[in-house]
Amino acid sequence: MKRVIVGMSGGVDSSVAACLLQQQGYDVHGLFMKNWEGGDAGEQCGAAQDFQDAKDVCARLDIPLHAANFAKEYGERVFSYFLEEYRAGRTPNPDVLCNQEIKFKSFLAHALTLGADGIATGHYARVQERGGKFRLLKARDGNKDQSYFLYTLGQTQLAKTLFPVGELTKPEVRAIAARHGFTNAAKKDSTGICFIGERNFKNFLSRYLPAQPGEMRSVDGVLLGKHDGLMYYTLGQRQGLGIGGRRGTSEEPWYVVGKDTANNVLTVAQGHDHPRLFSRTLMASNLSWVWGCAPHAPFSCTAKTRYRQSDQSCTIGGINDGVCGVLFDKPQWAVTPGQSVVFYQGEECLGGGVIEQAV
RNA sequence: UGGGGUGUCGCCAAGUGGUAAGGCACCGGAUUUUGAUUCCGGCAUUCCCAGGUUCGAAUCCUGGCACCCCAG
Repeated sequence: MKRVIVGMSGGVDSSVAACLLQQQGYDVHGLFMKNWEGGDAGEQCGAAQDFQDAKDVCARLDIPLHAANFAKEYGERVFSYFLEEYRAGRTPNPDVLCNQEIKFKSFLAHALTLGADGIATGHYARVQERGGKFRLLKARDGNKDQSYFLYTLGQTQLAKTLFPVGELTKPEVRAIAARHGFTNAAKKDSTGICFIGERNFKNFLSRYLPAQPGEMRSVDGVLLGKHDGLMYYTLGQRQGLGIGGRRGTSEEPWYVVGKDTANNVLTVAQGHDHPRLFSRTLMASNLSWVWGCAPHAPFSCTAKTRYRQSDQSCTIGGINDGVCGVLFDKPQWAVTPGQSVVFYQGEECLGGGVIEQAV
């Protein structure tokens, strides 16, 4: 591998990734992606700042910076799915799809046309080659590990991908950025949907999915208020319910425990640890395995039901036609349809799937 | 308009003479490449209103007003 094109966001991680690869002797190019056209003045400004930061870093490293616009692809393959899922009352994870469809498909293909032998990003994860086979590993910095978002990558993607900062901790990355005088050395980590950014979520969604008010009821059927539309809420959500104190009930806050899409009723229950919020098993679909094929089931491993969750022991069974069942040793909190369940064996990410339902 | 009860932050609710707990909600921040969760901070100079007693009242007195229950 000689030429590597680094997807540069303007943040510290991808900047340091480019820097490290250059030190390792690669012919490094940068590429700044714009995948989201919407947004108000403030957001445009933020995107412009990001581009400027990427340019500054590339200038300092004396490497070329390319630009690409995958907004069309993003809209067709990521955002449309995102809206469909929410419309169906589920809670999608757009960033998992963004990696699958944009960064490691459109961007990768584009990079190859630019004469690159591979790509690199600032993701905190590691790729390990052994006998021509590639494994996806957690980042060295367990606190920043982003392998969860990368479980859909397969052999063809990993064979052409480098994650330089996966071997470092976040503090080390910032230190390197500072040492090289990068303007973004102390820049705040970005959050929110990739390329779209931090938003008032309900507000943002309502621009695409108009309100559909309905009733909010307790598990026992008691009417507690109104909701603005089932798609604006997700399982385990506490904020935004607006349920104040009630005579005769405990002082615990209320959480979303279910969505009755047939009747447009949001079901809520009191207490973070309400039994209705826990489930021992789940069914996942759209399975994806890093190795390219499913392991022999049943087998035991660990899994995460959401980003940054600690590894949970479980058994995978009934793998069939891209679907499987997962039985956890301990009940899991707010397992949410639409989100991804990602499987691990120690440091290795095996793959994952989309949660269809939890029991 | 006979009897009884209640009126403290948007909601629930402590406080019965010593200078307004707490929870929920809400708002702000931290954490976080999804959505959530979690954490931290803010949130009644004022206690239905008007007088009065007192060094001092949400707490006592007087008079109103409002709501609830029972009886009519």
